[in-house]
Amino acid sequence: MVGHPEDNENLTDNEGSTDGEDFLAAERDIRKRLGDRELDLDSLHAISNIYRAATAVRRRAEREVLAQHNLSWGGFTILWVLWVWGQMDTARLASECGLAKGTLTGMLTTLERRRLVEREQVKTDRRKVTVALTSDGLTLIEDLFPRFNAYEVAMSEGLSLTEKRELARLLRIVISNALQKGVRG
Amino acid sequence: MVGHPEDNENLTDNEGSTDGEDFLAAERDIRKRLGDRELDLDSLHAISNIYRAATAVRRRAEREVLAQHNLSWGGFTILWVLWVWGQMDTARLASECGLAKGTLTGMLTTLERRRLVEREQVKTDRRKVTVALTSDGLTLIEDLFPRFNAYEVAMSEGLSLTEKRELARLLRIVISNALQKGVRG
DNA sequence: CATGAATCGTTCGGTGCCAAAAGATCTCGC
DNA sequence: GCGAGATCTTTTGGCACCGAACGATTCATG
Repeated sequence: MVGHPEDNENLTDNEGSTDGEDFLAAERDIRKRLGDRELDLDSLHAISNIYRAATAVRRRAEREVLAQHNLSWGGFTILWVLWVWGQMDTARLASECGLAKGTLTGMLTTLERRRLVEREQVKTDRRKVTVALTSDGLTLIEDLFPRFNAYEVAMSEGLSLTEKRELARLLRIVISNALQKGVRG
Repeated sequence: MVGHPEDNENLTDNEGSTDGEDFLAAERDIRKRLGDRELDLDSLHAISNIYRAATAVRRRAEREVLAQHNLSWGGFTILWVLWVWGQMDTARLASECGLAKGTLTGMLTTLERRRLVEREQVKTDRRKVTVALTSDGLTLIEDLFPRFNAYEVAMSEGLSLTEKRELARLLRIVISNALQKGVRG
């Protein structure tokens, strides 16, 4: 048995408040509970909040912006990348979207069935396949993206311009660390 | 380096470099490609980098830290929360882990089958179930967490203490926005 | 040319994960 | 007490998503 939940308070009897505020709870007093091991709590909070923010932002976007078009976050990302960058082969598309190749295949099939994207074999190298938006896909993303961006603005509420840029900058450092190859296992 | 917008037909001829650097490519020249719509690119970069960072960090953690114990990120999170906070009912656990309740059920079953956690019906309210670490689970998380924290430190490399705290702070604002209830539909 | 190595997309097996519906239990007015 | 409604968890159905294995194609080398 770990910790003493009853020590400080009855954690379980404020059930109504599990949203919007007590997500901070998990951060409180962690040091107290963990004692003085050699832990870097600042790294912990920085990294774990990334994931927490990402799932919260994603889930809400899927509910409030994407669901009306039957798009998942991943599907939306695919359309967006193709919109901004134009057609590209699947390997690059997967990398741009942050997806495994195998994952992309299935999602492309879904999008293709809905006539939002099109696959085409590359003539000069028949191993490769390029993917492009159809006109339906173009219409959809052009209609949807401004609303998605408005959602991003809403998620950034309370951040100044400087802070948004700082947030993006700090995250880029983390991304770069995570994508770096070949650490010691 | 990737990206001259002009010759984007030939994006495919620099294939080897899809890691570690050209994740920045998607950010460059977006304005040029998108024209002058009323878009807030600072919010876009801030928010989209959150997700990009989260998946990169998660995937690598699962490969390099968690896989040797057959744990997913979600499974690890459950153990960690139970470790830090002690036993709790499933609703609260789901909220702490950022999971849907239904998701938690399945993952708890997996963890329970491996004897890492235990469910127990609450006597005073038989609808509720509390979850606690078993001694095996305790052993595992106590062994694993220091290594996980070392991984978090590695992912924060290049960030000063101040920057880590700033990153966590800015993310908390985003989390709070995303968890807020009842925006206009 | 021929053949082994490299590269590319897809297939496959298995979780993770969600939303909605179902099932179980408690509560409260009457 | 008793039934309607509120609260819990679990079940269900369906994608998303990964890693490894596979088949097809291209390329390098002799």
